[in-house]
Amino acid sequence: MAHREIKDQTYPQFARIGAALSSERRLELIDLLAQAPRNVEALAQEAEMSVANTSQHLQALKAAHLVETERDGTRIVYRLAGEDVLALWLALRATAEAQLPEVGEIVRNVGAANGSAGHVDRAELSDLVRAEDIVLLDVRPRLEFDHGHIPGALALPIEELSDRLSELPTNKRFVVYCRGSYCQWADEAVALLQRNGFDAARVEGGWSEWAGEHRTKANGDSADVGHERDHGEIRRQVI
Amino acid sequence: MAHREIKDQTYPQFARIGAALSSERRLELIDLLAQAPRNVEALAQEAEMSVANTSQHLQALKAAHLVETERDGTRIVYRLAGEDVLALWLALRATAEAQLPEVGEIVRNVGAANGSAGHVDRAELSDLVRAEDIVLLDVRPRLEFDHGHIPGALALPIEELSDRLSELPTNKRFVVYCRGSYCQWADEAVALLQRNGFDAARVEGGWSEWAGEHRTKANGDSADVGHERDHGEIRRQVI
DNA sequence: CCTTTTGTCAAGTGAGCACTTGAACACTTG
DNA sequence: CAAGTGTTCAAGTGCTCACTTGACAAAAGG
Repeated sequence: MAHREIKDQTYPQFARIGAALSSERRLELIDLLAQAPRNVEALAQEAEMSVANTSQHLQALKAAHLVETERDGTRIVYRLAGEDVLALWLALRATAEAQLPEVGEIVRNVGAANGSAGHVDRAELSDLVRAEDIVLLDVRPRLEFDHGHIPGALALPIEELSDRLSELPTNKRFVVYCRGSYCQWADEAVALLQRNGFDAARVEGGWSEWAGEHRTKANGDSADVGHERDHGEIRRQVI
Repeated sequence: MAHREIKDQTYPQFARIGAALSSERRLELIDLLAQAPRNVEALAQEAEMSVANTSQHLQALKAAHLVETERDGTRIVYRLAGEDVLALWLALRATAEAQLPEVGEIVRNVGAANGSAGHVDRAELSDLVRAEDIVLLDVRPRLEFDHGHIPGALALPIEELSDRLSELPTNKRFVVYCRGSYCQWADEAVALLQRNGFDAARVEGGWSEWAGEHRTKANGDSADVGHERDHGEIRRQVI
């Protein structure tokens, strides 16, 4: 097989992936699916677009083999097709952040809006949790927590936080995370906690970054790292 | 800043990067630039497209901040804008290989065409070179070798190989690499060497994969790993 | 079996992209 | 400063893509 022949066969395939990543909307769908699988309607609602349009973008992603489907009764659940896809999405975001001044600026603005309460490095998280030095809070929607979370984290969706402050211990340090670097929920939670006298900080990044770092290197199916479907029922007594 | 507002500002930026990756031609240009910086004409020639078209694609890449330019006398030299870009390209290829059956098949076919002479893992390379157990051959064009190569490698462009077999020692094992997984030069070199009675094997992947693994984590300018501009003059006496 | 829910398809419109051609530009070198 | 490279620009054509609307399909459940 000649060199040009191989190029003519492989590059169009690579471009299929690239084309799938060329739409704002599709990237948002990928980002949502990186948190948890969802059906079309749920995705449409979260991404604020019409169901028909969402469906068509999802099929574009499916044609590029970036997502897979599974039927669940009357609804169809989409999920990322593999760990590679998450890694690719993170690589794209990293490049955008490093190369596009506009993105870097937004990140800095958001970071500054937050009280700059020192971010906790993801690498030290597991040690901190194990030593019970901190309480690790996952403030994402319960659906996403249930699909996967950082080991030792407690589910406390951001909408419930203000109503449940009284349940929290006052002698512990809180470390909060949400979807990822571009998710503000953790910042909001930290701000709320601090306003109420708690010691709180956010994790650097969030679930998608954690999942990207701890992805099962094997190509086979996940070893379910951080995917224990344990407390679908959320522990109300923290500590 | 509201959540939707942040999304409306960041996702279009991410999509800029994605759109830049959506064209077969642009990906080929990125792949070439991953080996070494080049001017427009050289890129046009290697990618087998018109100069004007090449220029326009390069400007699209530049608009997405994936490449940078520098003037060198009368010509303009393009190069990748950062290590991130290489990582992104590798991630895209990895995803294509894992998710698209067509690509996996091509890789397997090419791998089978090669005498399946056990591939050498990149990780053990540096040890092998240091122990002088092997001779590491870089069969890419000299321009690319000069821009960067695996430490300890000798430049022996594929076109010169057949004329210079007599210079090679017969008591050593040869390990060959070229641009990367989708480059066949190393396979061709191994085949030629074996036909002439040499002990030869190819490296798993090639320069782009090596560079991706050994990229300077720092965002600052390169510490020139593997970029010693040492022997622009190629050592003719191997060993 | 017929209704409801959920997702997909088909057609149509407007915008945007890829490639070609020929001209213009920028910088170097004589 | 003129001639000559090497690169970019501008205009034009044909194709592809995004989104909307309204109709259609597939399974669940009374």
